[in-house]
Amino acid sequence: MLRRGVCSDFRVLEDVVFFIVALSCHSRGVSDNLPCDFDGAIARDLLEWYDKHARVLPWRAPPGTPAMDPYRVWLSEVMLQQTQVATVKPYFEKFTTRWPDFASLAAADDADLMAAWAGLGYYARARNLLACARTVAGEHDGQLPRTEAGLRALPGVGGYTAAAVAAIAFDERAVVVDANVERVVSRLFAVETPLPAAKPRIHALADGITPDARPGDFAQAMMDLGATICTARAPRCMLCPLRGDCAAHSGGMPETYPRKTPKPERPQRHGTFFWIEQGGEVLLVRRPEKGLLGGMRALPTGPWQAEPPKLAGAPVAAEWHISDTHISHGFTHFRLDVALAMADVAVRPEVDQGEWWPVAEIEAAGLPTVFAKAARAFGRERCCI
DNA sequence: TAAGCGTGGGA
DNA sequence: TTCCCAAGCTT
Repeated sequence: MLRRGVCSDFRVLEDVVFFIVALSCHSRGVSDNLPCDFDGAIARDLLEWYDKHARVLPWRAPPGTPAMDPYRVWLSEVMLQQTQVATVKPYFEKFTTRWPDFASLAAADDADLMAAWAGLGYYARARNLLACARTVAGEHDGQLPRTEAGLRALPGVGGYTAAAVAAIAFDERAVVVDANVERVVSRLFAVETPLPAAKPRIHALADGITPDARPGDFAQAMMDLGATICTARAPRCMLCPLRGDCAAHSGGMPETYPRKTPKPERPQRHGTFFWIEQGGEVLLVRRPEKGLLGGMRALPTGPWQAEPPKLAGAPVAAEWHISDTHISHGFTHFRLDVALAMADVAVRPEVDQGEWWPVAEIEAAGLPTVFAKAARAFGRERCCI
């Protein structure tokens, strides 16, 4: 593999290499996919490694064996969107026990499903999961479409998931590109263009090394490699079956790929959560269907803004007391500092909306993590007043 | 198109 | 503690 020389503009060099390899491939009549993996050596080496080292996962058939039930493949792929394997495992077990197929999931109660998803994050996935199950049950005779295009039309199924399910469940050749594959490919070919601009190039490169045979195993092998060997920090190149083909390894700084454009800082916001308790029950509300934590059960909260809102947005007029204890929680694009407001009332007030929930069973309410965290803090406050 | 959307683990 | 990151999708 070409070693990087003293060059003021890596992207120019990269393009030159790209062009030469393209010409070479074209002249051999191999493929128009660029650059090519001349004899499929990368896929062969990777699958050989996968046959020995594949992770054992509840939603995965062992290498070279018939595919797992498409329902489980699909469910696992949705849960795994932006979520790590260890986090998904207990949720996958819970869901497949309670809802073992499309028919049972399609018949699930919305609130039950949202509560079961609580803590896993990205709650739009849960709403789309239900919509998808009902579409499959109602319009596809309970069977997932077998093609990438058919899958892509389902709610919550984007480019990655459609390709992954087609390849893993139905043995269709599909180019599966997730964050692992992006990292592996960007290192293999020393892609200098930063993400996300490099996505089309990386997809083309991934296409060039994807085999016709065993596409599902190949996709999972790429992801296993990315998760266990070709990690974001401190990659274990000495254990990598592809190090002989890896431009980033040759260059000596594989951990610096993929290049990325810097992310903007996360702003700080402030909010207040309200805990009003009467007769051993606390007032909970349901958040609007769309937007942050959409459709989830929650504690009443005022606005989240740059300055502490204090008691603005209180659910009822009462004698509120703001605790010294604060909760901090990080969301994807902002950080939240939460003040805790409590009211002790003798008579249960009338409220426009919401439900009174037994405090002793608050764990079963299916609260998103930020509210569960606050509920625990309120519990500690109450005990020590 | 770029921003909005959760959470927990690891360094 | 803080930051980065992860089997992305939707609008």
